[in-house]
Amino acid sequence: MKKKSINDIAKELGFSKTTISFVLNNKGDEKNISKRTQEIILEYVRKVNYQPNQIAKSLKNGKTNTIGYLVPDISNPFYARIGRLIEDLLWEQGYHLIIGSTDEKQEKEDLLLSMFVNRQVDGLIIASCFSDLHRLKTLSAQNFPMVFFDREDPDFNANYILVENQKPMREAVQKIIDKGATKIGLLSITPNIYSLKLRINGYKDALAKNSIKLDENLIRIVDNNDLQESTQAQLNYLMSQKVDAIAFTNNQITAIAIWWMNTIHKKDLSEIKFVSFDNLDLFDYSIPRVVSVAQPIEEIAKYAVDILKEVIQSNDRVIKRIELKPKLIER
Amino acid sequence: MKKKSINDIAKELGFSKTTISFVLNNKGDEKNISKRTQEIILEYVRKVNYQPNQIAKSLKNGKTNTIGYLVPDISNPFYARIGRLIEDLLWEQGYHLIIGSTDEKQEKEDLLLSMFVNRQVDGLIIASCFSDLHRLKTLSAQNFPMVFFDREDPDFNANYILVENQKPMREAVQKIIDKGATKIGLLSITPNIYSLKLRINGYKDALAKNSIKLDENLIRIVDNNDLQESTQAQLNYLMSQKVDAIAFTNNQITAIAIWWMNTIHKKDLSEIKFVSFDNLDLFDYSIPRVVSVAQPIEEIAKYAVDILKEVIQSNDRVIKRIELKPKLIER
DNA sequence: ATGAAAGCGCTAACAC
DNA sequence: GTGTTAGCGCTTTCAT
Repeated sequence: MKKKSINDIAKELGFSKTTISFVLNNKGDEKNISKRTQEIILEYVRKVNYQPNQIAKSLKNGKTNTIGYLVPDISNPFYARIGRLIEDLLWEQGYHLIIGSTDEKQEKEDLLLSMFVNRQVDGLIIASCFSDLHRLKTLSAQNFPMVFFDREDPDFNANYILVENQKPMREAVQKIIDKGATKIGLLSITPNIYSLKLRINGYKDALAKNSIKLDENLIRIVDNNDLQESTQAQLNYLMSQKVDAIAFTNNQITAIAIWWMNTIHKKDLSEIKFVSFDNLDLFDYSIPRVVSVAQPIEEIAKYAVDILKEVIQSNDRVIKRIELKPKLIER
Repeated sequence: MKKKSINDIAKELGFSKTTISFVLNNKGDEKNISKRTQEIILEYVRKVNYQPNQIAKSLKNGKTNTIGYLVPDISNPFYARIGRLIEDLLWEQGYHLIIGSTDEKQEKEDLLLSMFVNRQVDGLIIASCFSDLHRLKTLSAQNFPMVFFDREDPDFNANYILVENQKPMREAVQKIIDKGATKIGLLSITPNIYSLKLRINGYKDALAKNSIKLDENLIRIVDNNDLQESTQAQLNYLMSQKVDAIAFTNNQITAIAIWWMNTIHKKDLSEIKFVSFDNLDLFDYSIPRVVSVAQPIEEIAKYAVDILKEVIQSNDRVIKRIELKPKLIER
């Protein structure tokens, strides 16, 4: 049984496609379709449960009502939760979300980006690794609606929803210095992204402010391609160096670290202090204690959607840069 | 600057659309387009960075290369991780994922379902709350490609990727009985879903097998609309009843429970034992100790995609029911 | 108050 | 080897 089209309905009812279309799009009155005709059509449509083909609509209207959500990993709780919030906000406006995980990989981001564009998404919300700045700049120049969040490239002027990085990280590290930490390691995923560099700078700032000499050996970078193993290896190194605190640049590696401390290492749990950029619920009770920098995910989602909508609706170029304040959670 | 269409290219190059289309779809040789022409076209296309409009293609071909992923909540780690695995598997086959979270709400599932169908998704992977069995049966009768996972409705014959529920839950509860638990509560989200009922039955089976009298008062149902608050209230009740163990029917409420025990209740942490259907990494070290039933998410994702592909490709009706074995994790 | 027809961008059967 | 053309399902201008 093939799906009914507007053409079939027109034939079966003896009206023209035009009339059917007007009625279906609530333009019946505006277009002076008689009450009676409207009733007949609506009644019939309900009876046969006719569903218009959105693809045909999209082709005609040049609008798909679909937004692309492009992030490093949709299963990372940070991106998953923001994604969920965005999904809900967009849903209210009749939009759907199509997702793509880039794994921080250049080629994958590039491919996903062009696929989304080919699929005529109406806009993009993206935590980019800025691998192909050229393509992004081209899209941006063509006024393609995009909102970037979580990450920034200073060489690229675009709509950004960001969170302050350097100062909050400095303040968080300061907290554990206040509590007595003196030998503080840092663990980060590959800081190819500007925001991560800023977080690392925040760590350095805190040390400098307290006249703690920076030991480059205590700054460890994990391999994004093998996050689990690599994080554990680096932790092992830091612990062997007898650090009394470790700062992490995102929640994913903090979570691995907590797991590792409790299940593999099983020592120093109460002696060592953690600092994590990004919060997780489990930090409320996990040991080692974690001072964390919590990003305001509701606000991030809200602004991302608001600004994207603004960009989609406006004809002239909109460029906004929003910098939100994260919340320092002491524990 | 409007986007170039195949028509523009044809005009600019002096060939017909057909020729361009053939070459672009790698049918140049097959259709006897001369090498020279092919080169000219490919070269030009590269130069102007022409991108075919997938919407137009979809309309023509009746294929969108999009799969809908419909789950209660994409930010729930269980669904997020399976979603990610599915995304990767589908990506290899040139498919994209469009997501929808139903929040276990009837109307939302219905709406999302029809939106996805209207958008001509090529198939659906869905953890349904089976709110509108009629619509599902209609779709199924029309041979619309769908694979159901995580949940089952015994009245609905469809493709299912499931995990055994009753026996694993019984075995998990048995573990804590073996460790001395005698007064065991149960906390569940609203068991409108058959699989949840089975999990609860598993709990009952374990009690029966050990001649522990079932106390219906110790079976508590949380309100899905207010998971956080409601879970905490029910926990409070169970603790006041001096249970020495609690079984949970999914990981979400177990996670809330661990959080609540550690941050609000702050007592009985080492005395009480937890059982959780679904695993979480943090169970490896969290207190109270958790015996968990870990679902094989890689397998679930793999089967879901494989079977969906099979259904899409085959013309005749395919109905498969796969029941996977979860893993009991003792701690 | 309603309908005819063009066109969105693409594919493919058929013609030359 | 390459081009003409119809058509996927819908919207909308212009006629009547």
